[in-house]
Amino acid sequence: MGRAPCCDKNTVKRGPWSPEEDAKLKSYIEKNGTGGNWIALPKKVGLKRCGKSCRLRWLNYLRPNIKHGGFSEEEDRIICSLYISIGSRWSIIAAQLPERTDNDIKNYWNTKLKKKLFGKQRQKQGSKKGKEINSMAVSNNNNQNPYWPELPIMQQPIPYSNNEQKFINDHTSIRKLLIKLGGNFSEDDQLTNIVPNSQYPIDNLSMQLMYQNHINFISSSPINYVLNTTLSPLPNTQYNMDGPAEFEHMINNNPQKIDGLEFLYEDIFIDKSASTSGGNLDWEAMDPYLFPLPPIVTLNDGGFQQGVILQEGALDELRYPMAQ
DNA sequence: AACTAAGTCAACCGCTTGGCT
DNA sequence: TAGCCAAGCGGTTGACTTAGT
Repeated sequence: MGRAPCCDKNTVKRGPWSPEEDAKLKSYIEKNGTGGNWIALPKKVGLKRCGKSCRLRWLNYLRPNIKHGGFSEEEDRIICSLYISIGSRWSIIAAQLPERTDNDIKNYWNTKLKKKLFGKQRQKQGSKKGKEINSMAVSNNNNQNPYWPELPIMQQPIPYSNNEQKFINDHTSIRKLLIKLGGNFSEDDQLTNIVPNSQYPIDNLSMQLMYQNHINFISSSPINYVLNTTLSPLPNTQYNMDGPAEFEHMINNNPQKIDGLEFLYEDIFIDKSASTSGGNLDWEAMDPYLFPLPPIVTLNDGGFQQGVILQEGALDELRYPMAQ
């Protein structure tokens, strides 16, 4: 048993596309569009390809304004920030980088960025240079919170204006994202309900989200909005992020893995047994890139801090703090 | 020069989602 | 409201390229 195949694998061509096939598909779609039916498209075009394959080829390679390779620092920054905030929602990440495809970003993350951020840490263990860089980052800050910049402390939530509400309503994808991420928002919720004085019981965390959302809407930045509303997929999200121990506690006390950061558990936290300190993370081995975005945190005095998207040059600043 | 390992990326697979009947 | 089906999506694969020995 199993799912019926979308096409007859014996009759459709598979594997790399030839330039002739590309040209056929491209010219057809440019003239006629997709017709809203990818399954029927190959026949119309005269290709012996699966509809899915045509769709993928068009979306990832043939459609106009696609950029391949040569990711900029800015793009790196956005991808890293979004990945750490929302995990492997490649389509959402790609939506913030219009010239990039989700497949491209996914490949780039898996082959380059992830290693850039995390992968080298194992090699760095025992590597003098790596240790030096990391210990510089760690020792740069007396309060053991070396990577996260000072963040604005929440004042009062500010009610949305009508325009801002319209903006919220327009962002159905973000709403869906919020719903997916759980929290206070059910399937029936409208984002417009997530405002002060709404019918929902609003806890401190929600208040902070509202405030941050408001700030982000003012700046009209979908990226900022996504980042700041989805920072904490964990059920127990209020932590005083005083440093490594607190972060580890947060991870260990949330049995639900942070979506998209599973590799942290597999690659890093699994090392606990090998650790001589009885389960502490080897923070010095962890790349400073790892925490460009802090989770939602509470201050001891009851105020709030929350992550922000990395600013220009922030990666370098985080990586080489002493050089600034 | 030959071989091997590692890296890259296009394409595939199959599950989920959402629109339509 | 349930079932069907195409689109969308993320994970995985495998062919190809590059780097290292």
